[in-house]
Amino acid sequence: MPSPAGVTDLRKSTHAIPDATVARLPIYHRVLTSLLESGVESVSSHELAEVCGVNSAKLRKDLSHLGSYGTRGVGYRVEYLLFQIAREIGYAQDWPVVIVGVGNLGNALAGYAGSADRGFRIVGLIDSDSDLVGQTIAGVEVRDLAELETVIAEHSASIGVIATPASAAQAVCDRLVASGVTSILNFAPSVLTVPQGVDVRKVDLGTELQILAFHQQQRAEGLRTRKTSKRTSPSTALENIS
Amino acid sequence: MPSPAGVTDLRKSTHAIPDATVARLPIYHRVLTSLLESGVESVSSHELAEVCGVNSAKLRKDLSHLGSYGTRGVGYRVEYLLFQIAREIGYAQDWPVVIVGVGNLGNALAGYAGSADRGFRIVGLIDSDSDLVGQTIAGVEVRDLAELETVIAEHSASIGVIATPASAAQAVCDRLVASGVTSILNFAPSVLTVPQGVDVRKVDLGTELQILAFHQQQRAEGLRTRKTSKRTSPSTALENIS
DNA sequence: TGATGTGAACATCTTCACAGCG
DNA sequence: CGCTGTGAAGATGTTCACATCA
Repeated sequence: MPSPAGVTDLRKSTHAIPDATVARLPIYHRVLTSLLESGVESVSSHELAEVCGVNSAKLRKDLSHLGSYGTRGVGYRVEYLLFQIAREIGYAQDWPVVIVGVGNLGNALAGYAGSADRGFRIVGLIDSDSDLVGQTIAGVEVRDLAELETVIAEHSASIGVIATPASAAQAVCDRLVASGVTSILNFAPSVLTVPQGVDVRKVDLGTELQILAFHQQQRAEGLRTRKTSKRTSPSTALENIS
Repeated sequence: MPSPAGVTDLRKSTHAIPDATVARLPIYHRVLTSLLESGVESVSSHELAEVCGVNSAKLRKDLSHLGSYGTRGVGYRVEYLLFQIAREIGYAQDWPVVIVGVGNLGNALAGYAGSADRGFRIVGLIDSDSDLVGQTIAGVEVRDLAELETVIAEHSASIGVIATPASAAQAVCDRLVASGVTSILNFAPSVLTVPQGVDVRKVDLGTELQILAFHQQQRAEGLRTRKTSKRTSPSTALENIS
């Protein structure tokens, strides 16, 4: 993943935590929370890595970027480590979020971000459909697209979610940016153009399915070409395709 | 992105297209389709890269993994390139998909994968909520969780989507795998354990938001520490935070 | 002793820069 | 000439293996 333009230099000046590590911290946080609730007080990197589905060396290197929060010969105190990760990813902070597009996806997001006890707080649900405007979803009233700038200004939202059709995405994006939003999560299947200093993450359901389909196809081809050859791997699960 | 366990060897035996490239092919495909519809017959790597939001060298290297489909001094024929990419990612093929969990998210996915003219065809919508079972969504009848194995067998589905609460995810996953599903798209915020040969991709809305929040926080800290120092970058967009 | 933290090797991905061809 | 295709350099990420220390 390329560093978002115009952000790299700032990051490097402070701690410089690798992007790949940042992407995994939320997982560690979730698993540690679950362990804490289970009454577990201490974990080794091997145990934690197992549950998180990563290599233990990778886990230790990730954590080492935050500081030396473990005890050699023992492991990590769950509660302490959890606190440190939470602080690092700004878990406790209040993040006002605006969601544009209240279709099924926007609805799902509203429910998700609204209920989760993370720092995210939905301060705006925005749609252009007059049938939706005025309705209350997840405790928030849907407002008209025309009020986008007002809503953002009211709550100083800096995170925006685009869950509109692709055709509207760039226009909405431009308005979000113009209103001061500097972090955008884009669910529309379109490439967004933004000025420097704005961070865009894309989640594309179609792309994800196509990547799976590609691998599936590769496996099918692999099976076909080696149908007559000797059995290489004990791939029981692959048998089902035929 | 780590190669899915047990798949690498098969892939390597055929063409060996890098994971990073595979992840971008759907984007190229989408943009090329749009260009074709606009009547554009030919593009240079620079033009195409610009629209796709990637570096032109990266684009050329990506395409070179598929073959030499360009013309030096000219560029790429849109239609021909589109065909080659489509073939590579199995676009025309029929991919039966089963979606488990028909909440807002499952609904959104059903609408998305059902309407898109990609090769994906929803053959099963499954939920445990008796109020939902029997309803028709995106032209498909919702069936009970108990029928999961039947539905998969009926249509030989090899791709499964998990859009259930986290608490149900692993159990559903196990049943999908036992029924012959070898590709899983997981929207539940939980780490899935699968046998070798099964490919899992995770999409976690909470994680995505937290990554954005992290960068946002970093920028804020960066601004704070250099409030008194000389202006380094022409970061106009960053001014909005204060 | 036993698990962390980390240098070094390895693997993957990106970008540069230019040879080579239409 | 202009653009593709690609070797080589650089950047980032992962894994190994072990020094280090509670």
